[in-house]
Amino acid sequence: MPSKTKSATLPGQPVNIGEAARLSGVSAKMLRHYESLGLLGTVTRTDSGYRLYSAADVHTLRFIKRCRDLGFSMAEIGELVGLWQNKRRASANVKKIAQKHMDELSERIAAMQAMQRTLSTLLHCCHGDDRPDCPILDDLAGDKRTAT
Amino acid sequence: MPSKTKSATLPGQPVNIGEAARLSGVSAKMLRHYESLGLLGTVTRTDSGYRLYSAADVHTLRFIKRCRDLGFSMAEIGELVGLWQNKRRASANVKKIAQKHMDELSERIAAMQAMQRTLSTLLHCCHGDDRPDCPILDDLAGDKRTAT
DNA sequence: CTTGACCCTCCCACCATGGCAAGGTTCACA
DNA sequence: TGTGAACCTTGCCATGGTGGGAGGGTCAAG
Repeated sequence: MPSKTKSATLPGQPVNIGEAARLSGVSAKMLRHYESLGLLGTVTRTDSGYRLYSAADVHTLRFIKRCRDLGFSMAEIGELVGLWQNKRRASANVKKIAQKHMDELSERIAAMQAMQRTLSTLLHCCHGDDRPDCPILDDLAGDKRTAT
Repeated sequence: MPSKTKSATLPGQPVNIGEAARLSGVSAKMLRHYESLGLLGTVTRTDSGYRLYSAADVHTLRFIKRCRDLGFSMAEIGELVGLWQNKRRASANVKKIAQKHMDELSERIAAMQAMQRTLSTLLHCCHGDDRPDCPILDDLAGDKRTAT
């Protein structure tokens, strides 16, 4: 029974939005949203207005999902999908997007690590008992005399 | 002329929102927003409706600014301001909030570093020239045969 | 024919922040 | 006294990616 598999395979026949969501790991809500962003081109509809997703659509959705998991923005994903579907692309363009995202991740991580360092110091200074005395609050309040 | 200093000192007299923004490093827009969130209690007004910020208000705003710079959410900052102003607080409560935030930062950093690791591998594999062949896209598309 | 599982569109909410518009206030300077 | 600049007010809209819900249509099995 090869046609009844509901997991990671691509569908043989067009599927409804719920099935497409299951197959791609993206919520139905987001499928509609991505469509409105123009990431899927024109989605086929039944006579009654139900969306029908082809195997290619599901494949694209998986692509998008993977991009989201790697932290790309929707704008970047739009570009990546375009490049993916363009057989004449230059891989340099893809790499440029990925590199830029990598750099942004580095920046954000560095900023958060700076916060962590400060917090770590403060946490280290605070005894954390039932007394009101608190170096963390002292620092937040701008009292320079944290330790002493 | 000690009264003309506009930098990091607290004001001797109540000041308008623009000056309070300058003294605290928070935009006037955000001052109004923080007030609407209840972080500043009742802000005094002139007869004509202008807000007047006391030295204590500016001090609180600096406190909030510092919290934001450390990545605390507005909800957490609300709690921290409350604890700061409560002379009977237990420092354990402060520490608990800070520790939780610290843990969340760790989680988010770890997630972003995982993205970075994957991206790094992909970037390494892609030659990034004018040819269409691109291991990054291959991976995003789910083609397991990245290299080869 | 009913029931339940689907699907549709449209609107609202989050969070922290920015921007803009339309109008009132204050103050210095001519 | 008038005027203009710089300031203030409220209120609405936008961001980004996602979830939730209302109100209603569709479909298949019993």
